[in-house]
Amino acid sequence: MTGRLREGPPRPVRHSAVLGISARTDYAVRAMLALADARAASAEHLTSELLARRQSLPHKFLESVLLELRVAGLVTSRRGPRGGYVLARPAAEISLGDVFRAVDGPLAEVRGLRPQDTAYEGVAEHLPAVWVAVRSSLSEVLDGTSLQDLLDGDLPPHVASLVDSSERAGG
Amino acid sequence: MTGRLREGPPRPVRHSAVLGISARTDYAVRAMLALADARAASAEHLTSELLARRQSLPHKFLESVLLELRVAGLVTSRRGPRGGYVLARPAAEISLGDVFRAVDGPLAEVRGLRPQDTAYEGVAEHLPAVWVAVRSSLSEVLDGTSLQDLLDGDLPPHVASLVDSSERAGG
DNA sequence: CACGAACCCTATGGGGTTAGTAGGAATTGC
DNA sequence: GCAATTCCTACTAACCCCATAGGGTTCGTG
Repeated sequence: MTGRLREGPPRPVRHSAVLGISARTDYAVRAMLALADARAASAEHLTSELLARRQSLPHKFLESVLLELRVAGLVTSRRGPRGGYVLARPAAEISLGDVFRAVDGPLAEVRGLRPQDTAYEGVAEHLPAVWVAVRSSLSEVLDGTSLQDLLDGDLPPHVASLVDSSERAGG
Repeated sequence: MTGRLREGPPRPVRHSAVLGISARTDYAVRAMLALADARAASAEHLTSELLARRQSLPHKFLESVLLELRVAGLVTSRRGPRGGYVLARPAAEISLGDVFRAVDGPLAEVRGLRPQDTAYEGVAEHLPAVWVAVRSSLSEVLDGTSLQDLLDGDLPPHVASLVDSSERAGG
């Protein structure tokens, strides 16, 4: 009874994805790239408003992201007229890992714990090693790529080869 | 002024972490390991109840995880007395990536999109390459490690070396 | 053919995070 | 002092995560 035929394709669509890059993180990286690009041209401060327009980001939301980037010491800010934001260091000295950690906390967590702090009984005994490896592989990409690399489109060799291997595998 | 010193350590504790392994995923892997171990010993089915007890997991919650593993074709189930769950394939032919995808969907997503489907304007132009690389590095670890590897504590070379490099780096 | 063991399924709920908006207080260059 | 701009707090609506409850359904077994 209750004839539960589902007609349309309602699509449960469970998307959590182990590795989920949020809008917040995405925006942070793009804002940092815009700042890196601007820094190459002049020493001017960029306002959050302008930054938002250049990358089509929601202005007020971006403001809160910039706040976190400042607290993390990746950008410096100035209030008032001619105020705005500047990169705190050269773009070659800021990695994607720095940006990620500023807005997302630690790169990897297992149920709220750092990978190396996990512990299991019995048959799952060797699991922590995998968690650590996963974090480490992430770090090799994110900590190995700087904002400057991204501006130049010139990724480190091991990162570029990961892109290639993915293309060969077909996605 | 307005003396807004916060006395206690309220701990903002923003833990989202780019790569967050949820309880659900953790449980799924541990249940699969328990099944892999049992399969080595006999051809019996394991009940969800017993599985839960062996790895100290919440029983009813685990049931819903097992359902997803069955839908994904990683385990088969039997109802009634002497029912329960068995691995659908040998433990050496089931990777952690298989388990992750069964309960978490695609390994990596950027704002709900597959890494290779992202697109950016201007200064962020090369970002998709990084997203793809990140997904690929994750895949190399998770798709390269089987349940059997974990039971044996004998991880593939490139995974083991990631663990080592992490220890050298101090976490 | 009943009985009971076990899976199967849906509903529910509390707590948390995410994405985003709004409004104003604080600061600072001019 | 004025205006620009950051800084901060509060708020909302939607969604996800973990978990529990209560059955319905299937199927070996005696």
